[in-house]
Amino acid sequence: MTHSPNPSSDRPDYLQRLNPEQRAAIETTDGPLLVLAGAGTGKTRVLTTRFAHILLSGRARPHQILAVTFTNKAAREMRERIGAILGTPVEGLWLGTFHALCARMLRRHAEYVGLSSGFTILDTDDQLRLLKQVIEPLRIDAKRWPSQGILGVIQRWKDRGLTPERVTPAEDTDFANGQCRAAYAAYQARLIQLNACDFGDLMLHVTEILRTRPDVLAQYHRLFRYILVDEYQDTNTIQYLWLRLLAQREGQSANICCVGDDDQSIYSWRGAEVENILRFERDFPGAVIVRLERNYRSTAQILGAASGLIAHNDGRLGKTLRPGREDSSGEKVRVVAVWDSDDEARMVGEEIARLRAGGHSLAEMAILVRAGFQTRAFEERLIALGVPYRVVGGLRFYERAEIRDALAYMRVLSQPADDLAFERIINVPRRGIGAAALQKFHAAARAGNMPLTQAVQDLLAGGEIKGRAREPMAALMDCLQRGRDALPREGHVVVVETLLEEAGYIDMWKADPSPEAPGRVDNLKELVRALADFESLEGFLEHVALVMENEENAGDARVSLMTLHGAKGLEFDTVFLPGWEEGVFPSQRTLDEGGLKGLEEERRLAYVGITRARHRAIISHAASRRIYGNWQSAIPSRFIEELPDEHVATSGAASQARTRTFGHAPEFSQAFPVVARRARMTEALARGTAPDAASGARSAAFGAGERVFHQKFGYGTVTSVDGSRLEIAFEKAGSKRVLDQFIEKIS
DNA sequence: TCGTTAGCTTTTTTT
DNA sequence: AAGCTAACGA
Repeated sequence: MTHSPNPSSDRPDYLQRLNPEQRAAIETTDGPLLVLAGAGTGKTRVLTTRFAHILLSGRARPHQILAVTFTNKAAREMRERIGAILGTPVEGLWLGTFHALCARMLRRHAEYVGLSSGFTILDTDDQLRLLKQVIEPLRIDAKRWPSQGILGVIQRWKDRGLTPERVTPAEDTDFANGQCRAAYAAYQARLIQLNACDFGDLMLHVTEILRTRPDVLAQYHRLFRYILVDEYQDTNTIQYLWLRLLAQREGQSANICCVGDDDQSIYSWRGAEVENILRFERDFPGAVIVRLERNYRSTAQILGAASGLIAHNDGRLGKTLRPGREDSSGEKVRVVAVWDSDDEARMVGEEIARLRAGGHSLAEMAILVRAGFQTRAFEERLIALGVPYRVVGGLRFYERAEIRDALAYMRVLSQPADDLAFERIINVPRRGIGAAALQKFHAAARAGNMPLTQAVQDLLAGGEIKGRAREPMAALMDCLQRGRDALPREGHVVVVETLLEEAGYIDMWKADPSPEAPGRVDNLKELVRALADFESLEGFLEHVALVMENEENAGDARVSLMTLHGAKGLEFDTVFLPGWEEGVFPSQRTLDEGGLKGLEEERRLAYVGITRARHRAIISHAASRRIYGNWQSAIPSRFIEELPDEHVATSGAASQARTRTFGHAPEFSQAFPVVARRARMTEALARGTAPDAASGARSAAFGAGERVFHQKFGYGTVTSVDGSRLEIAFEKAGSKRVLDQFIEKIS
């Protein structure tokens, strides 16, 4: 490949209009390179341009570059942008998430760890069920030591690259009386038996293979000439080990380029080690470090506020974000004090409505919360206002019950030995198989050292399944077998469709009277449709296991509602940052568990939040909040005080709160219209305890099938009437039970 | 075997 | 406050 000639400078097009630091990050192709890229400094652009530059300058061919990201979204974006620079989509890239790349490697070398290449990747649900089964003989008190906790311990070991043999007794003291190692070993053994692995195994197995098989390692050393890593600050130990194995070879300095920002490290709870980025120079001697500090995203006010906040952290590599444009002073970051979460939602809602009326697109607004439960109040408010919104990272398509069931059917179809999947569907729809019967099947399977499906098959043949269960079980086994036989002839789409139909699964939902059922049937149709995008059933299952995304119609403009974690890497014109109260943000739990380190991570999270905003950031804090069902008065987050005054404008009673020391919530709350609130409450109480006669008379007016409107939930249809209580299927809010007095009729 | 109920936890964050 | 599990009864 040659550089395209360019008269204005002797650089090719794609290197134009970069600042000097960016250019250095791209043109320093050989040797270890650490790019410290602050928020909004063109990190993705550097990564993609660098990738393209390596290709276009003839240093490597597409498949000789390993490019690792953390999220599927980042991988997809990178692939698209590289294609755009090159002017043509590129095939055969080793570009993907750590887990996707490892899955690909593991399929090639599965036999080295006792798997075969068709292994199943388990989801969290399966993991937990499997662990529960496996620890039963250990007699661990499930009350004191929940299996989720044990799974957490195992996962953290996996994050650190520890196989069961590598875990020392000294590391297994604090949980479940030192039985976690035993649980871990049993769990791993069972996974191998099932020809399955969990998410952590993808990394663990591949790293183990690279560690113990020099031939395999050498093969990848020959293959990968360049390695690019995104979000390096979020790598955990096992990912670090994996990278180091692939990057370090004898007598050569590694062509590894890691891009990251220590100020945006927010995943330590998942095993990420900020130290990985802090010690890069020691790991890769002769490393060049490039700092990207010119921010082209946010106004100077926003940058000033964010920088001032993050300056409170110690142990940073040190970067200062500078505005990339001179004209970008903008409005100050607003800090708004509100009474409670409803009040907060109302304020945000009004602000959104005002901006929308002023011509701003909803797609450019986001509400970023610390934890999932905070979204509820905003959802309700936005529904009431009729503002379209999308909850990012909420319940995802592939996590819904009907989808998981259908996937389990597919898994059994593709892998009869997938006991976990078989267990899931054996009694769905009802086939008269209860715990007792399942126990029997398990015993038979264990005795014969065979998968459940085989055991059931044998028991059926031997006439040992009797009574009501016999007929439906025989039918199910028959369906599955015929499906497998038909697979080569009819193709996976038809076979799956037929299987779900014949097994009675579709009918189960069609017969379900609940208001969600029709939606579930639609989801199943959508699932079958998605199958057609893949060449094989196995390909589809792999996609689902690794990507787990709902590629829903992202068409129309909506407000985004998501957690701060979910917002990393995104940007919006306007960002709302609610719930900045002590205990909520910073989260009490993180403080309790992580101490000062935890606090600093929370602060980085705040920094991430503010730097998502291009033009406007609106922080709010409530004086009281309901936690675990009861009201507690709240203190403004310490982060609010840490924002530099010159970049902040306060409203509500926040100005007083900021100057006052902590611990004076009562005084603080006096600034609020308490009286008005009392009045509201009294009014509500009065309505709630209104004589039954009144509501009874009203409810008679409602009948099933009637179309109604609710202040909070919007439009819906009555599905059942129980005195004054109505069950209503709302169009946007789903099915709710509501008192009739809050319902309006629609003619 | 299934449905109901009482009591209990939950509210981080995700590949 | 609500949703889930474990235990109990039909």
